[in-house]
This record gives sequence, structure tokens and C-alpha cells, in this order.
Amino acid sequence: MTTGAPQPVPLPLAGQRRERGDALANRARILEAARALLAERGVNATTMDAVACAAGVGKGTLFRRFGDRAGLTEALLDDTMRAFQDAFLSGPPPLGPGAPASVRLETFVDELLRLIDTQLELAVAADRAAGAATRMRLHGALALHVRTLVAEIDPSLDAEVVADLLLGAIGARVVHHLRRERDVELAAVQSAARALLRGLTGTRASAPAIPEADAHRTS
Amino acid sequence: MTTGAPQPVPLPLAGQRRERGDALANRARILEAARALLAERGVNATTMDAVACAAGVGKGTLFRRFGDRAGLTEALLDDTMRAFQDAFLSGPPPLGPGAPASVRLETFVDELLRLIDTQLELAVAADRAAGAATRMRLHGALALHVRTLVAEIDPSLDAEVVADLLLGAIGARVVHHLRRERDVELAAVQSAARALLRGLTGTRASAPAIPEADAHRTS
DNA sequence: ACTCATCCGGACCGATGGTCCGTTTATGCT
DNA sequence: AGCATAAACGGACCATCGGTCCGGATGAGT
Repeated sequence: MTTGAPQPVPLPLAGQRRERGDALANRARILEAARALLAERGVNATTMDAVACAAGVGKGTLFRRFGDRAGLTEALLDDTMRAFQDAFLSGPPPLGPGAPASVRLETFVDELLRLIDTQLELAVAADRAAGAATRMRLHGALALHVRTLVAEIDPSLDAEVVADLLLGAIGARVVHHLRRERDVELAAVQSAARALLRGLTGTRASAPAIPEADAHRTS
Repeated sequence: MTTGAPQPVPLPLAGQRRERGDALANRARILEAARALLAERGVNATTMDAVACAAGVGKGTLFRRFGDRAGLTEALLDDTMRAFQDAFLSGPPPLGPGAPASVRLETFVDELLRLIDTQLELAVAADRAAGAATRMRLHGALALHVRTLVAEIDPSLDAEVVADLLLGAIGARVVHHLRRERDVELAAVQSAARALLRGLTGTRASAPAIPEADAHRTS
């Protein structure tokens, strides 16, 4: 996957001096090394030193490129997240626009859980290492989406708060705990999450009709 | 509050050498100092050094008494938690045994949120600093209770997983975020939590028969 | 080939959690 | 009261880790 990235393109563009070739290469190696270390040794045992060393670069390089630990994890999360965001913002219907909000929300939760599961260590790292600013940005995008869907499903709810509670329920820590320390199947987690959602979607939906039609208000 | 603690009693008991008087006093001072620092400076700015200094003891004393940071936070949480546990395990009905499971669960969530809110910084500290072992113990007690209630409410659910998701939803991190960074009222959080619970409690009770809802389940 | 901006790398720094050990002192006994 | 001793004290000390700095190396345009 890492190598599969379509490469941000050398960008033969003008403007000012393009990033030097070795710098580009190093960035890639650092990202790859970080991903590997994170996956095989866990979050706790992955130090910045170790990442730099594994990538075969000096610490200076590492820090200049990414600023700090938060920056690195953010970069790591970046493409994964971007893809997911595109999917639920403008992808095909079950997840993207076009399906009723309740279905979209359910699908969203399902998919987010799957995504977290495939990048468990990374997700936990981001969750704990990211500074307030970074977390806000990452969390913010997801929260906004959930908030919108929740508001659409049941306008009487305090969408902002409900959204945060929901995201908290399926946060990296929880999933990590269930999967790694309890040996729970991912499907079981997804199923339980759906059970929780039923309170928002199912119940109300019994008088379905789907309030759609009236586009999506801009709360 | 701190001073209000009923004192573990001098225990004039026998056995082997009783804990020395100064040791006892120091433990109390450390606990009090830690609580104060945590409350007024936040989790991030509270170092072990600072705690020892504020308590007027050496670091050696601090660490010998509590082992490590996790031990200290655990001790800090201890009596608060013990009281809460007693309340929901053997206290009066709305929370303790005697009321229907769904009501108990709702009350439990309400109360836990209130408790977390009054000890926000401490709760976050415990959440982040506690080692796996400690967290398991603290979380375990709560999780067991919720699990039991959930199982009672709807035996068809995977109580263990649902319980963890629920606790994740109202975890210290989430509450901290909502209360401190979003200025959300505690009541709003409790209300949103109840909305989530509705899926487990209310829905089933009235046998509303969720329509197609789960038709598109594939994964 | 030449020049210069950019980048590299690892020595270095400050903070912080945690350990060690010589010194002090509460406690029980005489 | 005086004493012996185990327990507790306290702060110097250590190791780790995130993050900074700067002299030296190097890629890229001319």
C-alpha cells in the first residue's frame, strides 16, 4: 500500500525552487519506515530515533521534514484519511451522498471501523500523539460529517454532541482494546456499533418515508 | 472533599509492623497535593517532580509509596471509584439493584458522566497515564456492570462489546473534549447519551419492530 | 566545472519518569 | 529515658526521548 501510493507527482511546476530529489526520497523512506515500525512494534515502542534510524536518515532530517511527532503521524494518516473522506463526501451512494442519512451513517460507522482496524497501531498513535490542533483537524472532518447525518436523521437531537459520543464509541482506543486485548472479531464490533445506532436510525425510521427530498440543509 | 475522606482508620491492628505514622501522613499529603495540582494546572502540566515538591516530600518518597505515575493516579481515583461502585452495586434503586435494568443503565450513564465531569482532569490523567493493568482493573469494574445490564436488557446482544462501546462513548477523553473545548453543558452530554441508549432500552421495550433496516447488511 | 541554496546527519540539550543509597527518625523494648 | 533497628526520607543521579543546531555534503541550474 505504501509503495502503491500514486506519488504526489514530481510536479515539474514552476514557482520557486522545487523540492530537492533526495529530500523527496527521504520523505518516502521515513514514511515507509514509520509505518513498518508502528505496525510491527506497536505505538509505545516506536521512538522518533528508531524511525530515523530505520529509515536510514538522521534525526535532523526527520524533524525538519515533519516538524514533530504529531506532524509525522498526521502525514502517515493523511492519504488514508483523504481517501476515506473522498469516499463519504463524494463517493458512490451507500457511503457517499445519494442514500438516506440513516443508511449512510450506518455504512460510515462500518467503514470507519474497518479502516481503523486495518491501521490499528497507527490510529492509536494518532489518537495519543497528535496535538490538540492536529486531532481537531482529523477528528473535525469526521465529526462534521457525522454531525450532518445525525442532524438530518433527527433534527431534535444535539447533533454535535451525539456525533462526538458516537465517534468516541468507535474510537481507536476502544477498537484497539477490543481487538487486541479481547480477541473480538471486527464483525462483532461492527454489529455492536449498529446496535447502538439503532437508537438513532431504526427507531425513527419506523415512520420511514425518508425525509430526503429536501436536500441537505446547511446547519 | 479530600479532607472529608473518612480516613482509612489508624487500624490499631496487629500482624506485622504497622505503617509508620509519618508515612501515613506523607501519603495523605501527596494525594492531596496531586489532586490540587491536577485540578488547577491540568494533566499535561503536572509532573511527578511537581507533585513531590508541592507535597513537600522527596521524589523517592513519592515513588516508593505509589510505584509510578500509574499507581498514583490509581490511588487518586480509588476512593472516588469505590464510592461509585458501592452505589451502583448495592445502593438504592434508581442506580443500585431493584430497578429495571434499562433504568439502571440510564441512571448509571448519567451518574458516571456527572462523576467524570467533577473529576475531569483526574479522569483524563487516569485514562492516559494508567498502564494496561491498571486501566483494565478500573475499566473492568465498570465494564462488568454495564455488560450485565446490557445482557439483561437484550440477551441477543454481544453484551461485552456493546458495553465497551458505550463506555468509550462517555469516556473521559470525549467528555473532556466536549466540556473544555466545546463548552457543552453537562446536561447536554447526558441528554445525548440517553439518546444513544434509547436504541438499547426504549426501542426493544415497545416492540416497534424495526422494518427493513437491516436488509443491506453484507459485511 | 562552478556556485549556491538546500539538505543531511548526528552531536547536543532540556525535560521528565524512575532509581539508589547515605541519612534520619518513628517505634518498640528495656 | 535510652537504645537498637527497621522503615522511611530526600534529593542526587540515571536513562530515555522529543526536539534543536550547525558544520559539512550535495543536488541543480548555468
